Amino acid sequence: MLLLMARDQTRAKVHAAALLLALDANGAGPLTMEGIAARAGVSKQTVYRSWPSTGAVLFDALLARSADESGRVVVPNSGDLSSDLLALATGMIGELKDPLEEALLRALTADLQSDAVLAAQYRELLLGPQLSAISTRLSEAGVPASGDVAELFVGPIFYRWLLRTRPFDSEWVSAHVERIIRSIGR
Amino acid sequence: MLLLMARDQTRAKVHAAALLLALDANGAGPLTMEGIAARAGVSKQTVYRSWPSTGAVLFDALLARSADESGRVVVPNSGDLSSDLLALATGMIGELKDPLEEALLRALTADLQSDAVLAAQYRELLLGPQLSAISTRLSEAGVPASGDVAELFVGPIFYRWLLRTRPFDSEWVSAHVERIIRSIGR
DNA sequence: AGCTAACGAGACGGAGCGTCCAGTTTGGAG
DNA sequence: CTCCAAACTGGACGCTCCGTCTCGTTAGCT
Repeated sequence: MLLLMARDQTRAKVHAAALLLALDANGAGPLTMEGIAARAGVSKQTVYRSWPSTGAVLFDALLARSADESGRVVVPNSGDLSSDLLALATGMIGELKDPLEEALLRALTADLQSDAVLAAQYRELLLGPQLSAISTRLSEAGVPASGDVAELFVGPIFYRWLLRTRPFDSEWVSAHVERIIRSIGR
Repeated sequence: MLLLMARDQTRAKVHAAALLLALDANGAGPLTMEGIAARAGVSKQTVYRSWPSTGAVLFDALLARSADESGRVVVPNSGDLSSDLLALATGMIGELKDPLEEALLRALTADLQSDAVLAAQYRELLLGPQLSAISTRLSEAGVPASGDVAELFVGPIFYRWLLRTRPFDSEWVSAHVERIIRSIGR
């Protein structure tokens, strides 16, 4: 994936088309390569030249977006763990609530379920860094088993988002952070 | 879904076919209605008569299985919350590790991502009861915000399983339960 | 100006979709 | 036992999307 021969403009067009399609296909039908090509005003061949599947397009689009805005996973470090976790959770949830980001992630998640290779890349390039950034922050605060605590922190957020059990609100977020803090025995 | 006209034998054959296909297609290609029909030795028409999609077949198969074995979500209640949660988590993880159950759930999860109706049914008929059973057990033990704590308990297990970040082992399970207990401020 | 990569247009065989039909089996009620 | 209705078979249908191929055109770089 991610052949660099693709003209930047073409790549951007394909990314945008995939995002828009994911946005208004939300929860309905799945993305198709032909649909992406048509929406991007681009030959099917051009899409296949650079990406093997719709999931790969989405993944690449996601990488391009995060590289644009920040580049790296940033976990706040003010010295106060509690307020840092609150800021982190609020930020994550804010991203998940952004319609475009949400559509992108849901469409990508759908593709991950039937593409083991893509799932592995997703873990290595996105999930892993995110988890280990949180884990590092926790570790610096002297939290034991910081990797597990990072999952305890992220897991329920992911669970709520993916399964849509209930919407996020600010009371829940702060209560969640309080539970995390208590769980580490402070 | 779940038209009762279907002959029991036919229904069983289709369920079995879907399970077997999910089992050895694991992570590779997606299930197809034609594949299920062929594997079940049944006309395509027969499958479409009773289920509108592969996800519906899987969901129905899952319901049939859980109705066979237990019927209801059972959360142990020995009076000792900690050991009950440990038993519960161990049981859940045991199910997730069973190859057939795992293949079924993963295939179903894949379909849920692009079928909003099915996802809603899944939440109402399976996730909801599971969460509220745990929540009730917690509530009886005097835990406040028991619904949120139930998600704190289930979320990381789901996260680990779905994203395959790391395998489950017994040390992690007991540490997880300990963190949950501490998080409720006991 | 000219070379080369990237691209556009469109065709291809194949798989799966979802629906239709006409004929056969099967189970139960009378 | 008979017979009727429901369930099932087998196959065909037009369609969308897949993934690959070819050929001719465009666009960037030197």
